[in-house]
Amino acid sequence: MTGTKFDRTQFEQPSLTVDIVVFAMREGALHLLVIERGIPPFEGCWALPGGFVLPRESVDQAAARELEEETNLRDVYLEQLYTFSEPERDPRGRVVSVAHMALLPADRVDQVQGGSDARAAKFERLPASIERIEPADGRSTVGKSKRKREESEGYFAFDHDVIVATALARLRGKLEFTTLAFELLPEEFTLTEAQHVYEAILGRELDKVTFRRRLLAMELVRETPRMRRGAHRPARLYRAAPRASVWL
Amino acid sequence: MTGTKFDRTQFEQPSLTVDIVVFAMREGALHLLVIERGIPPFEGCWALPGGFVLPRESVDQAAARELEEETNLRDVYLEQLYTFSEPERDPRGRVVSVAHMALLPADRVDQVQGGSDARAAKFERLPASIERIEPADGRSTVGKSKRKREESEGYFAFDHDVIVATALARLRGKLEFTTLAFELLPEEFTLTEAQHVYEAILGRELDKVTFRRRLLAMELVRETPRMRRGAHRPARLYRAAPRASVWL
DNA sequence: GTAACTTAGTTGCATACTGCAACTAAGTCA
DNA sequence: TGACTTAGTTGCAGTATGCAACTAAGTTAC
Repeated sequence: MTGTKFDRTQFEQPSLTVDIVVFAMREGALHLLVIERGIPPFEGCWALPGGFVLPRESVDQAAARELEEETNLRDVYLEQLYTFSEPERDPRGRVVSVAHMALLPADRVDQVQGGSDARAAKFERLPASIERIEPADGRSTVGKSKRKREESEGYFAFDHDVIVATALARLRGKLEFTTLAFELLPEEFTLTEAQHVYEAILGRELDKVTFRRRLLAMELVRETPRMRRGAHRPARLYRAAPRASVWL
Repeated sequence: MTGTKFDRTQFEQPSLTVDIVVFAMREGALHLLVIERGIPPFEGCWALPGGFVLPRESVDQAAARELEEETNLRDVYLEQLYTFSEPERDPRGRVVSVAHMALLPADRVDQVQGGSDARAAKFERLPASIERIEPADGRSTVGKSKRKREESEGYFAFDHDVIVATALARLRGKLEFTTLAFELLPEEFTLTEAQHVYEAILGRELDKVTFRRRLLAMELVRETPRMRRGAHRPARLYRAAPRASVWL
């Protein structure tokens, strides 16, 4: 903004909120954290955790705070996604929401408890219908015809289906060039477990040999002396390589 | 946002603005559109075009409108980038800005004229110092120590240097998996011209053979019957393949 | 007119990466 | 002890990549 004319009271300002898409692996499938709405509008639909941005915090801080207040989760991977701002996206008034994405390691899904605000936070399997929703990543929405939100169109309240689709698209896009997937795994994991995470996110099967070769060749994982013992042959445990925390 | 308690007047709401990073190629180098500030704070520094979001428009519409008002540009590639919201980012008050990135074809740089608001919009070569600024893409800012903006730290006003660094990082990241680079070229271009755009953005030289092979093999470009005639051997003109408009 | 120069564009090859099939390894269970 | 399941490796053919050397087509100097 150039600020050649700066008058903050010049316009009625929209409300600013954050919404958070929390992904986690459960039973081998990708799940997300939703809160079932108890009141209209969209009563009974799934909504994302979130809330208002306070006057002295950044939107990213607001996302972290709301996540902790509503789900008891701290110190999880959290990244800003996209800002949703269609004037009609919330029938109650003008609300602009900065969507975030959080990734919860599989061994921490039990830490989630309904907090001060969110009554029934629960993990639900990502519905297949999400694939048919066009994500708002990048250019998509700029100049797109806005769709007015009617009630009872599907699982999700408001435009939260688009937010989830956008989060999934972002996760997929970053998967091959970052080490984001490890954020969904426990500290130590087998390569087969890692492969299952990739497959769940991408929605297709991967070749075992190629997958292992790449992870090892790029030194994204480090061998540990430990093994995971189960019903059959024990599997080597690995951990994410230190520098590999996010970017490739 | 779950909306279990919805009261829009509950909090003082920040001002909502947009800022736009307009990239264009000039003299073989990547340039960006800046407006030299005429008043404090940051008098004499470069600022990005932008302005307030109006009550009945989305932030993306606001970006398109401001771009046209301030620079006379319509129908250019425009994508939403990232939202900047540090409480101290603007010394005049709490302002949250949704940054956008625009790409202007090389043959349209002359269309830019100072509009209703922006007095001295001009293209400047991307300063090399931008490479040292950490972009705010993805996780970077979440939980990062915010740096309070002092005047006279460099070229840019406010946190606009971070916005530009973020735009550049996004452009680089998308370059290899999308056809974004063609948005900076005229409708018809030679493969050498295309290569120069890639090189300018990535900041390193590419192999001619590999570059041409990839573009052709992926069918990202279509041959035209025309040639570009210049001082030496004429070069075949191509255009972006129709489906290749953005994604790979 | 021709030789030098510059830019456009191709050919050839050694190397690396990928997808697929088949194999071996190490455990459990009946 | 042998069938079964999951872990992990080997081999190979096809493809993509990086580099060097080459040919092609124009302009300019004399």
